[in-house]
Amino acid sequence: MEFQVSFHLNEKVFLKDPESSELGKQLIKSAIDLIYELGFEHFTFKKLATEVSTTEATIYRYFENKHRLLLYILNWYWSYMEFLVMFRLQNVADPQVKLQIIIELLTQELPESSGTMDYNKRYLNQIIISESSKVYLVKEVKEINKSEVFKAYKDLCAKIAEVVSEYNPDYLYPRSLSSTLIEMSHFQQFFSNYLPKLTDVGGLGHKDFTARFLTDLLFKAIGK
Amino acid sequence: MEFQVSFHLNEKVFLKDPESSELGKQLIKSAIDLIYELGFEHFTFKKLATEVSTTEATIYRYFENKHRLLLYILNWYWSYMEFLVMFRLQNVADPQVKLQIIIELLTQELPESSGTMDYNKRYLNQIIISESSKVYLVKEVKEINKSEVFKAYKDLCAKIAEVVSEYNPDYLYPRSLSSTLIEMSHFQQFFSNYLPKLTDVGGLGHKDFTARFLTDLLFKAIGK
DNA sequence: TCCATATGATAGTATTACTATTGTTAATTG
DNA sequence: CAATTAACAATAGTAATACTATCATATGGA
Repeated sequence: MEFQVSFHLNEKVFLKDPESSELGKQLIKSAIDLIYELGFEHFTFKKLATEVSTTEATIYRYFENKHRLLLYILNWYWSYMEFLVMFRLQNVADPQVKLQIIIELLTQELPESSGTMDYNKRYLNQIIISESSKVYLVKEVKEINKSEVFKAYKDLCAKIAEVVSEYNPDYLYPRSLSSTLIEMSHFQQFFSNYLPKLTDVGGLGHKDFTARFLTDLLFKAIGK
Repeated sequence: MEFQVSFHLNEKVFLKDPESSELGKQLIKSAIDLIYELGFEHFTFKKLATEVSTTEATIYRYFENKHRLLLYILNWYWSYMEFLVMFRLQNVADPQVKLQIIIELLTQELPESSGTMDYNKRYLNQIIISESSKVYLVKEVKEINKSEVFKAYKDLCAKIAEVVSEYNPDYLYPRSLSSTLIEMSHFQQFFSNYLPKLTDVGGLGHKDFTARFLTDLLFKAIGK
């Protein structure tokens, strides 16, 4: 069976919906490749334009600047992740199992292609790990936040927090714990890869290690 | 009693030690002001040069680029924090009390001026919170790490991990827990300030909230 | 056929992130 | 005291970045 999921991403992230045209879709696809390859700092619209054989001017018709493009990609990821959580928790009654599934989703690679969106999931994953903080750790965060472009992140966080509270209604910090899980699912992977002394990764793969660490942390925090 | 602390920061961070001249010291001081004010992305050597009435060329004799300057500031912070931890743990026997002191240090503002280094501590604090991830979340992290410029961070992390292990020798993830504490002491403050829905800050101040959340998390993780 | 919309082509600007050269001054040393 | 060096100022210049603007062309409905 073929099916496809799509989310309507906050329209304030883009000027013109990249989903609305072939070029737009190609833009996102290539952007993911390029950001992965160069890192966000070295990624420019000029390079992206060359990659998809168009001009800077055209890209500026889709996105105000490269920060917005990254925000678009992250919005897509957050929405997709929330969908995956919802999807994978179907018919699971036990909140403990639910939480285990959530940690698995946060630490393992994204499942391949659900429909037309055939972004390179390995690259996307790396971008989430290495670049996601950069969309909010900016001076303009207050301004940007007003346009609700972080809603998808907050929703994901809220969804996880809900399950935390289901597991233990008395736990005082469900949302902070959720954002900690999300952030640390990235950071611990990044650290165990590049700065392993900041972790206890040892001989394990960094995804497995991160999953174990977070599972331990989570269930101890909310009580087993 | 007057005293002053100084650390010898890794020499690979700078080209010419800013501690070695008046201009150099002024550079760091003004850099902290400017990065705070503009955010790291909008901070440039040109602006810094104007601020201290010198030229870009001169600044380039001290630092290879602005990333290195930020790294210098963070090295200073990490070293200072490690010193503070060591200092404040003197004659404290109980590892539980030690950990409480550590969380306090991580979440409260830096104590004012220990000697000549009269950087603006409030600004410095904000920089740590908002900009610190940017020094390692870069494509070049592997290369940069080879010059050991993250040693101060790793040392701080190791020192905290040591106390964690002292408290509970059986805990499996002392270093990951420590890096989680450090990172989350910044992120939860940032979130509770700008994206409060990602937290459970409620009516509390964001420093106090972060301290409470981390205390709860830490002691539950390692067992009370 | 007309009209809107999307894109291409081209140009241009201010700023950024550097590098290079030369000159001045002040401190160090022989 | 002269000579040298180091530190910095002054100036210039370059390639890349982050945009903005204008106009032409193609395409696909109404």
